[in-house]
Amino acid sequence: MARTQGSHSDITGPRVREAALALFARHGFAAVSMRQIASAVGVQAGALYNYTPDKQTLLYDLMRTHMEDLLAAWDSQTPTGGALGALETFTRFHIRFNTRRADAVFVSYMELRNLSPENFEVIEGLRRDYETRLETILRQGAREGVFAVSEPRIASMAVIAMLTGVNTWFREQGRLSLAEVEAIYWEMVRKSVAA
Amino acid sequence: MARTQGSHSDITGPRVREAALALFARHGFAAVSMRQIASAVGVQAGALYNYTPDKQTLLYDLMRTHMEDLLAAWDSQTPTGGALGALETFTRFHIRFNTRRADAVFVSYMELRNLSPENFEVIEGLRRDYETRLETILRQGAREGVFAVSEPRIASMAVIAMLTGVNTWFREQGRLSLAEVEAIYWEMVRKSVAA
DNA sequence: GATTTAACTGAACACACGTTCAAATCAAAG
DNA sequence: CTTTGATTTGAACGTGTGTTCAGTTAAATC
Repeated sequence: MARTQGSHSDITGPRVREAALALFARHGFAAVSMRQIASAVGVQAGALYNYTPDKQTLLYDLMRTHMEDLLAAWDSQTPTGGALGALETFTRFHIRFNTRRADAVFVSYMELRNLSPENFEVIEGLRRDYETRLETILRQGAREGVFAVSEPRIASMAVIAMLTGVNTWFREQGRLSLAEVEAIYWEMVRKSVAA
Repeated sequence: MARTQGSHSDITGPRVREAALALFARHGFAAVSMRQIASAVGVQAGALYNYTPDKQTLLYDLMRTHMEDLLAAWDSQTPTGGALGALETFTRFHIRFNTRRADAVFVSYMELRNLSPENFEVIEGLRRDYETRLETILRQGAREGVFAVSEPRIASMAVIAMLTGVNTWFREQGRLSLAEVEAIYWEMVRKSVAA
């Protein structure tokens, strides 16, 4: 069992996923060839098949990892201040997490149609899980009387769509800092569901 | 000059665009072949080149037509009731227009990266024009004191992102009617920018 | 009914695709 | 220093790609 430690696969594996994510985000899954990914990593196309059974699974793994990271990151948050505090925590968390992983967010949203039906179901389930986290906050706030939302499920999708929209224009070096963007969106979110 | 009236191109031309739009929306521009489009229309691939110089221009024309239709449709609206009335008109208009043209909206958003730089600039300019329509309403409302928006440009993108998000879940035969959806979103939009 | 010509076919072009696999490579273990 | 086997190469497989174009078809005009 030679080369179990420090073997190239420890390096090449992550690099394949990084290169694939960047290329899929820029050009789209269907427009990127295995040879392009291999070239970005610095290997021949055949070598990629040590790291993924096929192109479709490579995409699926990237999307699943992203969604699981998102859920795990949110679940490690510890909001305080009741439903209102939880909503603020969620708003700021979502903007911060998603702007830092723009490629993964983009791919996970745009390439759903390139997944097999079974893989699609898994990713869609994870997305629903995330939406439910926000829905739960809105539902609780509505019960407590601090929010006025007649349709918590739809409100949660509306808020998430608004927040994810930041990714289409936000640039690290832009006029507004991330903190300022968070503040602007938090004000809009807060008011949009206010009682 | 025979066959100038009732010629097949009057029929085939629109059908090519319809088929391309539906296929691009479902599978993505890069994943759809000219032969697939031709097959959906009922002709051979070569015949498509009577209607478009190439595949890329076909996409561009679909996107440009959609954006121009959107702008023209909005510009034909006659909102009343000041900035608040205009915002309600915009909200309801955007939801109604976009849910009726889900394929075109989807393609116009997802396939921007498949446009040549020059074509991209045109489409992006039209999108900015549309955003400016809403921004103008928000700016006016802020000046009049009926809205509280510190960043009208960003607020307009936030609102549009939220409203366009309806397309990801709304189904004609679903639990909620379009009128109900409009009402839910109008309440959220109104409150989100309320003074 | 002959003429005109828009519309379309069908084959071909050169190239790129995802994937496979025997052979070569080379770092670590003995 | 030899052995081992994980890793990668490089060529090949069959299939599909966007696009071109000489030739065929058929509808409208005279």
